[in-house]
Amino acid sequence: MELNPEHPAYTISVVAQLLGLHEQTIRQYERLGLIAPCRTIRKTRLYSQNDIERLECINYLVKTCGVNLSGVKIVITLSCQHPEIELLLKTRRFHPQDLEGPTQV
DNA sequence: CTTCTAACA
DNA sequence: TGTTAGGA
Repeated sequence: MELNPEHPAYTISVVAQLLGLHEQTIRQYERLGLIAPCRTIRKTRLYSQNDIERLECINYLVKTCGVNLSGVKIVITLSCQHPEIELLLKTRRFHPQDLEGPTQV
């Protein structure tokens, strides 16, 4: 058994079927820098468990939170630097309505 | 399996 | 803008 979440394990077809996404969509995510699966020598993508979770986060942000792909890039980037936000993402509790709006003057 | 291009909502 | 389809 491989317990390392970084361990490359799934091909794009498997991931696509797993998450209900089309392969092209996942490739587009990579093209936009939202995901970076490792490659085999023959350039086939291999997704780790972390990659899967990351893709699920992207899906969550897009479908539940209504964030566009540019926004997803920003959110993920920031969340990586802020453990609290990262947890919100992981637990799917990144509800905009829970956050304070723009500071009222 | 890959990348690239084009069409559609 | 993002997703899907098709060709190479």
